[in-house]
Amino acid sequence: MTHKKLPTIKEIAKQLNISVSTVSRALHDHPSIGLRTKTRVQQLAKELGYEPNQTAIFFKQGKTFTIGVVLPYLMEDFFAGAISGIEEVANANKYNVLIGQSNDNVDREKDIITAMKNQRVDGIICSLSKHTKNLDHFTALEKYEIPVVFFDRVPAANTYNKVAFDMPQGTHQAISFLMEKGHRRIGIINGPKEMKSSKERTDTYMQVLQKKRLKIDLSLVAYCDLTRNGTAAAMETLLSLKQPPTAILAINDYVALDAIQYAKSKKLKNNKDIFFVSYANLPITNYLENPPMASIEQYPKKQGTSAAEILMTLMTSADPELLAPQNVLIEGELVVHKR
Amino acid sequence: MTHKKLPTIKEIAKQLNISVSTVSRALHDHPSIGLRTKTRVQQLAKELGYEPNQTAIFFKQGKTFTIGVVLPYLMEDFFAGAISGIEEVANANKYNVLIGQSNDNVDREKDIITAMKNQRVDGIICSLSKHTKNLDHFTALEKYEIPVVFFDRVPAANTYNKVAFDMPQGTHQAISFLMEKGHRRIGIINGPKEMKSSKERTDTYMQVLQKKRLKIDLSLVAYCDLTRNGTAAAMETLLSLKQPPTAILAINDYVALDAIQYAKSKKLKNNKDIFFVSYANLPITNYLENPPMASIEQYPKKQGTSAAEILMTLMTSADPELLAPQNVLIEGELVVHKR
DNA sequence: TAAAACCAATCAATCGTTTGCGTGTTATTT
DNA sequence: AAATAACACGCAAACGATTGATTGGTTTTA
Repeated sequence: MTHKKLPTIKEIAKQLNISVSTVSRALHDHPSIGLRTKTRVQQLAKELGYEPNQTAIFFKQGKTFTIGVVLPYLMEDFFAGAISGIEEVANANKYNVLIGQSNDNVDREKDIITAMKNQRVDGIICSLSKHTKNLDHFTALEKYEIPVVFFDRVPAANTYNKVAFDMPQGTHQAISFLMEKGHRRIGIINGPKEMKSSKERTDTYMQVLQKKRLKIDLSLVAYCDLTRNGTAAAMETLLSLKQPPTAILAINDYVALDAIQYAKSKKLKNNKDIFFVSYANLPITNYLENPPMASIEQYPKKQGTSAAEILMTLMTSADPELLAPQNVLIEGELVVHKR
Repeated sequence: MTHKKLPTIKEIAKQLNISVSTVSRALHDHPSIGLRTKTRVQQLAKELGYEPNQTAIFFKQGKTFTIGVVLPYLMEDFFAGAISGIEEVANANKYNVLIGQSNDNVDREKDIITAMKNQRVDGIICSLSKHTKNLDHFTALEKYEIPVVFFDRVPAANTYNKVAFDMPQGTHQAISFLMEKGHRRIGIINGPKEMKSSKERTDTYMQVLQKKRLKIDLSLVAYCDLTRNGTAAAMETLLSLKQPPTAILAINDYVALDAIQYAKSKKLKNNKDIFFVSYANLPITNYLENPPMASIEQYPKKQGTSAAEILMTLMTSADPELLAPQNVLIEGELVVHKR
């Protein structure tokens, strides 16, 4: 036995012996419908438990009130925070949120984008997969007039709307902080070389040193794949220099923690023999005996809300093509861990 | 200037001077279409960059290949893990994932469920808001034949499909572990009293003690609101007992850490004067100098995949009503923190 | 060689809702 | 009292795709 048919606008029309257009207008409180029919319709609708079929409306209107969010990993703290912010903004604007995780796989990213396009999402927020170089799958969205806002992992070109952490500002703070503490040989544990942020970090590092008239030693800049072993390898490289660094700037708290453990295994005391500053400012660092000396808060949720807000304006604008691409930088904040 | 119209099946039909039905069937490789027209159609489709309009298909078919996921907080580690698992299963089955966070607000939860219903999601996975008592908004889904699977925060009645942590099993492990270590006065820091899991934890606690012929002292069971201050208050209660506990079972790692800090402020050394076991097994505990002695892994991702898999069978089953409600318990694993 | 079978394609309905335009009835104006 | 305006509603197309029923033409079978 299949279930009873769901109430539709047609059904209401039939029962009241009026046309569907009248019902539709009555439900929308259209001025050209008389008060008596209006109330009759609305009452019957309530009685039947009528609810509009959104799939029909989406189809008819060519608008879905849905935004797609594509990012590498839903589980990572940063992205989880961002998506939470996105959802909040979307919700406040009566939009739905469709998610997809690329797992840093370009093909998967393409598939997700294509699916979202065919589903006619009204806009997309994306943090690129680690290895995405070719952006064709995004330009394909133009034909469908689907605006895109990138965040965190953003493309280099300035033709895109994007929200990202202000790496120069944050890094400047971090390096300055360490220099004020007297450090002159500061090492870096970067992410993979391909990551845009790695380059930005290095560049800022060099700029600051230059400004302070210090000589730059690129052997102090190490790269790692963010794994525990990769971090250990990077640390080994740095510590075995003829002049090892007295402080290290690490790409994130996790890497810093691995590095601190490595240092400890080499009998180096954290915040004594060697100092760390990192990015992320995970809440958990407050519980650590041996946290990095400071960490740079990157406000993931704020990045999410910011991206979502930009997307909202794009989606409601008459001609998003005409708007100049936004390029928002979210400033970090250096949080010094008291102990 | 508005953009050029998107290619549709109609357009292809017109250009090839054939009917839309032929085009549709050709694109689906229907046997009753001749090879020559089939290839003509497929080639033109490719040329025009035709992609089917999913909103039309969703509408026509009454199926959206979308599952809705409703949970309290997207940002919490547990839920972020669960949603990642859900997305993976959904993706493997070519389903989309629509998310909503209730912020533990019942009204918001209702709104989300209603919106998802009107959007005709094919199924829903939900972790209830903290205070949801009335489940009417879910029974409303039956009329639409939308199956629901609850996870983690599940309703008590066994008429629902649900996936949850096996609290008795996990708690049994934890208490036994502590007793093997010689503890006889074991305290508990529970969550709010209304939470089903709090009661389960207490019940199991009592059962284990009973089996061991130990007398039960309910003053050893404290409740807290999961905040730092709430935890401190609970700790104060427990520690000021005439006979304070020698070990404490805390609802999760965060509470345990707050409790450990409180203990420390009272000059009690963790893992010496007092011992903790908690739930969650956050990866970060590996970096702590003073972690809980052990933590119970709850496999959030596994809970997500399990819930999603059940939902898949429900959605593809001819008559989900007939299937007996599934009640899956995910077993925890006690992870002892070496140090 | 007529009947049956098959092939390739078309017709037309349908999903639920929105919306521009037309129309008949009543109320207002001069 | 005739012309005009205002009101309340219906008609029908449209959105893009799917699908059961049907048709005309060719081939096979008896």
